[in-house]
Amino acid sequence: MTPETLAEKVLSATRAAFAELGLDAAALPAETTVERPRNPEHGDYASTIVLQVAKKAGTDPRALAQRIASGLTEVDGVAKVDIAGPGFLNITLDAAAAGEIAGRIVAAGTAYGYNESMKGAHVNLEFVSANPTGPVHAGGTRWAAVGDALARVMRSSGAKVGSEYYFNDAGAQIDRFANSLLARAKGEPTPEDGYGGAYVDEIAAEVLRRHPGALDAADPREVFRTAGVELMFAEIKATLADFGTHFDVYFNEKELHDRGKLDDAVERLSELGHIFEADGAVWLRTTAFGDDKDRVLKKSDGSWTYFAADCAYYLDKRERGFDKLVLMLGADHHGYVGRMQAISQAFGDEPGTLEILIGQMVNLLRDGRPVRMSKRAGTVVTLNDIVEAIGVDATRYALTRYSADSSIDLDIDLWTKHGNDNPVYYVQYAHARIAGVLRNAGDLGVDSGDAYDASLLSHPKEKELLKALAEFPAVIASAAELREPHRIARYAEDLAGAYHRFYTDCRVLPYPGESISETGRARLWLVSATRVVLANALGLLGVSAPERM
RNA sequence: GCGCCAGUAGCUCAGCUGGAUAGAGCACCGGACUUCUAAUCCGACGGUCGCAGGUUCGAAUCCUGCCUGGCGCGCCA
Repeated sequence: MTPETLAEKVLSATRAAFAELGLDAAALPAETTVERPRNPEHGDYASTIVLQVAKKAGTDPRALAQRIASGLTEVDGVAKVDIAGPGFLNITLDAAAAGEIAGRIVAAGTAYGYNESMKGAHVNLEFVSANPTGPVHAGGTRWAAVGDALARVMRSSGAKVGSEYYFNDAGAQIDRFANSLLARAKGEPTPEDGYGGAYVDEIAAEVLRRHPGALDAADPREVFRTAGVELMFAEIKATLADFGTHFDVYFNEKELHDRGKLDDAVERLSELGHIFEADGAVWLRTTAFGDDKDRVLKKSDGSWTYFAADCAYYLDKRERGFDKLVLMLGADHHGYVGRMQAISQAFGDEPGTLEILIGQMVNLLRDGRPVRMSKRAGTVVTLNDIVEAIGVDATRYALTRYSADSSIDLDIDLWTKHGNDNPVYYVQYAHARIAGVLRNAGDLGVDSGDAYDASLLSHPKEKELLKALAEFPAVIASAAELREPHRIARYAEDLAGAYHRFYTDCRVLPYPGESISETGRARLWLVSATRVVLANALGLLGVSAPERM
């Protein structure tokens, strides 16, 4: 029996109790959940439904609880229902009912955890979107890990997800980048407002290698702009690919300009009555939608602002059929929330159509001291730097195990340690241990068979492990709904702990000279199920599940 | 000044869509390997959940005010 099924039983038993007691069913919620209590004395699962509805229905909680409990006791698979405190329902399952989940998990394999909590949603997920004027830095790395994980989590919840990287290949930053490349190629110092990292020299040299006559071209700056951006972007894409982050679409801002999408968007906004002209510029009245101040779309010199492209891009996403747009920004860009939401509303979309997730800053510590991050200063810490220092798995895990609302002090020394200071090892080790057991089972010629006796999985550590396994689909659903992939990492740690504790107390394989017992066979199923879930959880985070460590 | 985020054990952080005695890892102390990986497990220690009010049967969780720290408030991108 899964927690979801049990929750439905609780609700229907409550409904029946209401009918018997002649209470108003309007007080009942549409759905309910059961919790996994920390204290084993509180049963396998606990429901607080009585506490939630008794007052609303104007009835005595204990009496209501009594009715629900007697109804629940009738349910196949429920061994016992206790009433505790002000009306908690503490439910204990039959070992067989709890244990059958292992077989289901093994049968489902990589599909276990999939749920349909977001079925029907068509979500555009935009993240990283770093300008191609330099390598992906630490902040972008956070989103490369978290955004990618969120995309997987949402897909595992039934959503149709398009992940997208917005490539700002137009505008003043690119001009500065081109100027910097040109200056360095000529052996001149970096311009005042230019980019100064060592990578600029490398790119400039590579442009010269590919276009030997670049400096003598009719418009050298244009050659460096085009070739430089191309090289930079290729490097970014390769870096992200090595990092395991995939984007369905790399969207070029330039394309919006070339296709006249900015004009289209402004015209549309104008028709909707949200455009005005002042001081020789064209404005969007974002204050009508809660923004601090109105925003310029077209400057008095006739050029577009970045914001105008944002409007066009927003409209383009909507026209491509996405009904939910999620945008992941760094905390240093949170000032954009008001104007971005104004775009959404100006186009007439419902609040909530555009969802902006703000991720707090990532600080890098080396030797206990902050490492400066600045593309321009050239002391930039890049995605590649971090990966080189601590590896892809540790980087992805370190960045996804914390809430995006919290800033991260990423201590390179700590995450470099290959010891148990490092949470990713705790989880991976559990998987490697399982792989070892299953390898040994194969070597011993032990077969788990086609079926097992689930009622034999009655040891407390087995029951804890089963409950943890059963939780996985709900964890994915909540991570998707709340846009919080860190829940997957925390869950994986919880599950790994349950396995380690099980492993300490429960022998799986037969001792030398003995043949496998029925309990051993059942445990083999449990172990296989755990491996599936650990692998699936790590997979959602883009972290490998090693066979050996 | 205004806005966003954070403040929970010595440290790093979960928990926050209100529920039972507030959890984990690390650190420190004490235990467990001649049999499936000790990168593990068990125990001990450790908290006025920033402060003050409020809402309620019940608040770390919701509301208000305040304090501290981070980030942001351009016809920059």
